[in-house]
Amino acid sequence: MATPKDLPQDIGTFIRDLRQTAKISLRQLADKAGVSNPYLSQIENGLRKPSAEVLQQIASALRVSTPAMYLRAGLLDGEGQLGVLAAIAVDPELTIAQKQSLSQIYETFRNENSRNAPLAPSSSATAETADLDEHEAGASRTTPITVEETK
Amino acid sequence: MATPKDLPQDIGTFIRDLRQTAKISLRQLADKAGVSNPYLSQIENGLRKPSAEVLQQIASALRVSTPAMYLRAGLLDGEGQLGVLAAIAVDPELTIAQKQSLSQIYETFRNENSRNAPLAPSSSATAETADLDEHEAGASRTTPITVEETK
DNA sequence: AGCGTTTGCTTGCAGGAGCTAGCACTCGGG
DNA sequence: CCCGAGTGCTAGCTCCTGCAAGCAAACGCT
Repeated sequence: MATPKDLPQDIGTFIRDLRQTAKISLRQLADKAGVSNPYLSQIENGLRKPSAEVLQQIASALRVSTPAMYLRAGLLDGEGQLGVLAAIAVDPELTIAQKQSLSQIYETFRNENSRNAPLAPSSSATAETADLDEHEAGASRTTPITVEETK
Repeated sequence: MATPKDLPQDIGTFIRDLRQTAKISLRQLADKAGVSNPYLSQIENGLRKPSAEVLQQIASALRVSTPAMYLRAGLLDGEGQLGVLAAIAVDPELTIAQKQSLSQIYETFRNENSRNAPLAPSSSATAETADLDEHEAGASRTTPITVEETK
């Protein structure tokens, strides 16, 4: 487990700044967030490293979005949005088989566009290439090929 | 701290499903994720509740996006995340026609599941409305004004 | 002066995360 | 049969998170 010193951008300072901006005391925030006030003190002073749940509670009490808090704590790296594949994977309304089918169709479409991309050789192609590279990096993170290998 | 029993949707099962889909052993995933294999076993069997950092590592090893993993673990609540339809709509790698096709297929799948479930199509309409409202609510929940006031 | 309230903090501890060591089992090869 | 490699798991342990108890300081009131 990383020590509090390793936290990027000092989440404790971030929380204290937000709290002071909101003009509430440490105890008021602790009560509101449902954590102990000594622990909040330790967090703000960098003596302890709060869990994601605690961060979630503090974020809620400070009316800050959870992703923003996680981002500051280094628990998210700026990719806030799920890609299509990930959205499919977490959708509770699809069966596993449907998820795999949909993912495969998506991949097929995307591959088709990759092949057809050279057909638009102007600035449009440049823009698409840039998007492609960026999205491919994200796509490889979502394990679409792995899902296909199941069948 | 919530006990592992309280985890929504059983993150352990989710991880095991992904791992098995990827056709890698528990030890291979553990090595790749940088956690011990017994601990991964405990996680998968619901005996331990992993921290966000561990989830991040596992997500990376399974090539799943971190937000998707957090979502499943209940560390994010889906607010601010696009649903499948929205994700398709904003995907820069799809043509309009492909987007429409994919959306239609998704809807078909979802309707099939709604039909198979005792709930009638009204459930499908409700779900869509819920998604829309949820997303709007999510936007207002991010409190960008508060963050801006900090700086 | 005393008192009560609020504030932020330190200390010691319980419980749980994550690990090492190692077990039992399966499979394939000699 | 034996052996080695791979697999998933249990048990005992250390360390850290988050807490309760309580301290010291600041402030306002009588």
